[in-house]
Amino acid sequence: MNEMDREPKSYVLRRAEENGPSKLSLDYAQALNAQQLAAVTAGDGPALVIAGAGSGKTRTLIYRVAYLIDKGIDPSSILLVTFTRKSAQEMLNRTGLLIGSRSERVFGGTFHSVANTLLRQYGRSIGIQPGFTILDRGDSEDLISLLRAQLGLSEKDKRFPRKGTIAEMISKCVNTLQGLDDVVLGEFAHFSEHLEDLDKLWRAYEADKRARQLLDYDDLLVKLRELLSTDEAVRQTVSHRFRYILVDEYQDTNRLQADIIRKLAATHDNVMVVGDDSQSIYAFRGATFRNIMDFPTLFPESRLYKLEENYRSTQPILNVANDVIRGASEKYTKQLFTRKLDGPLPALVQAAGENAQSRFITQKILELREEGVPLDEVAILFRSSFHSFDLEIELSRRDLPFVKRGGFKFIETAHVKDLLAHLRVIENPLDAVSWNRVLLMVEGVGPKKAQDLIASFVKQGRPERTPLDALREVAGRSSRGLKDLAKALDEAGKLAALTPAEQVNEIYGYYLPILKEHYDDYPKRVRDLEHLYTIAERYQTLDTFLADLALEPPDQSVTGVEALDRDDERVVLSTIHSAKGLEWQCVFVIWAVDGRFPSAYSFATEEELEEERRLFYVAVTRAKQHLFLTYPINVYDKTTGSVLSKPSRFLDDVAPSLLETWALVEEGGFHDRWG
DNA sequence: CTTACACGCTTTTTT
DNA sequence: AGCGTGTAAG
Repeated sequence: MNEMDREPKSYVLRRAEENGPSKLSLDYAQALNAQQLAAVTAGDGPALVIAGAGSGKTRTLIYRVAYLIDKGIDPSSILLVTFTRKSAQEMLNRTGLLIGSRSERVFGGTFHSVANTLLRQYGRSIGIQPGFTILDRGDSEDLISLLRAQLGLSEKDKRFPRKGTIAEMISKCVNTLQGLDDVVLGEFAHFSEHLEDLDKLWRAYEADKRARQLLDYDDLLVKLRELLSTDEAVRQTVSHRFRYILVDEYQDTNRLQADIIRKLAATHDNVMVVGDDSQSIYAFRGATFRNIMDFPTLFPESRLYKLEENYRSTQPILNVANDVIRGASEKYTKQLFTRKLDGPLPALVQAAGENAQSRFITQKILELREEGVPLDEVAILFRSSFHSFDLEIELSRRDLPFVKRGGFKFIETAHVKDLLAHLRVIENPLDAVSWNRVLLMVEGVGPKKAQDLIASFVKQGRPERTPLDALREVAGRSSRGLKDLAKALDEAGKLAALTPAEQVNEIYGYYLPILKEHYDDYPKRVRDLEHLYTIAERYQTLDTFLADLALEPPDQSVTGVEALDRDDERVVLSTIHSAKGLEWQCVFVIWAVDGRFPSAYSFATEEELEEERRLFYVAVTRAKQHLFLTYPINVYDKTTGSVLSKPSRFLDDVAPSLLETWALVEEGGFHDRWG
């Protein structure tokens, strides 16, 4: 048959009108189920949407934004707060497909990125300059470490907590609005003898950040809340600017964030929050599903909407999920159901060891590919990043392309941080952490000289002299290292003349010899820096480049990026936390063994165990069609000194008939090979 | 003072 | 494996 004989398929190009038509342009009742429709077309005022896993939560949010715009609401007065900025972008793109280019003017981002924007714009009244620097976790740890040395707290008599632990304690205090004594005595009792010193250190940390215009992640939230609390005018302005506020993943917000929302909505109460109390998995950083439970108290007029139809998973998968979550103590009752009644029974697979588990997964993925399941529809999920190490080796051996989500980030690698530190002292010459890093790289400069130099940079009395001027003076009478540094910073520091990419390039030229000197594997690292250059090319100004990098770090190092170029179809390896909101046809949950999942660290308290349970629930509900739960046995665990062999305790709650149990048998009958 | 290296200790999840 | 600390040589 000739193609030309057929009627051409018609494809409607929508007009991108600035002023919407008076009647609604979309058929909402057609596109949504009754529960979704009710939420989407809700009137003004506070609304709580409880959205079960796979119930079209994102779709509902997208249609809600479209609906508001459709009704004639100015898109720029809509604020969409999401968990990652990628998901905000994705939602707004999809909204654009529904409603046209008007959606581009919706303001979307994470709490942190919204805070970043608002603080740069309005922060002056609480002493925050627009050029402030954002400290990522590593940076704040470095600063803490520096201050600890300055305060002489690293004396060896008794074990003092390490920098990461200290940062964790402080962050916990801030995010849960608790005092240091409560947190230390409650969760770090073994360090209680250092309480006074820790308190001193915390105060020094706060003072130093204030003096140098540094804000860590928590500060972004704290300061925004402070701004909205203390500056009546700003609160009015901002609240009027965002007349409609939508918050995704509300179960993973903390009390600070809830408070910010309360204040942002001060003049109108037009807040719609969406979430699922059963999927709250960020308590370790201060999130509390209480926010969802308490929303009706915070906003007494609020109405409740529930989305209960699951569009993602088959009934057999949902059955397992329901049994797992049934044991949870406190929750909004919701009855998830699906119309996909048939599907394979989820499998519970016992493997004789870690490597047997890896080989099973590899083999099964190859089989699934034969059956027509594309590689990018397969995900392997795990509790902790290191759980996939053995599997990664096995996948590489069998030439199966994969990408890993979660765990270490591109931006956290030493060489990337090194290069960025130079740009940061250009952007914020008061940033002592970055100065320290930059100076330590110079030949002949150690911790002592670096500290002396930094101290001399900020000497009182000559405010007109910048740190860079000071460096130049010192460099004049120093050996080559500091001279080269001063020259490089001078060149790269011509903000007006250079783009961020050119600045990266300038510093790169200076840094390359240092990189080669320090790392034997420098060719790999050089490629990372080239990647950084291509990222920088997307930016007009240095401050936005640096802020974005801190707020939304690219999660792939060069290995991942190359895989992306070579082949689109890749298996996804991900921590469960990073798998939030995503779905795949086939999901493997590995290390479903008691002691790893739930992690032995969480055995201590009921709350932590409950969170692990919800995490398990999140993992299971990512699957559309196939679900494999695998657990290795006879694994010696160093931390607990015990042998892991028992399947995850959460599976005890699952009726045996809901799972198919598999035993792996070695070809040729060598059962005990990995025992 | 800086640098290099050796040793013991602890190891989740992330904006 | 990576961090903090201790030691010893330049």
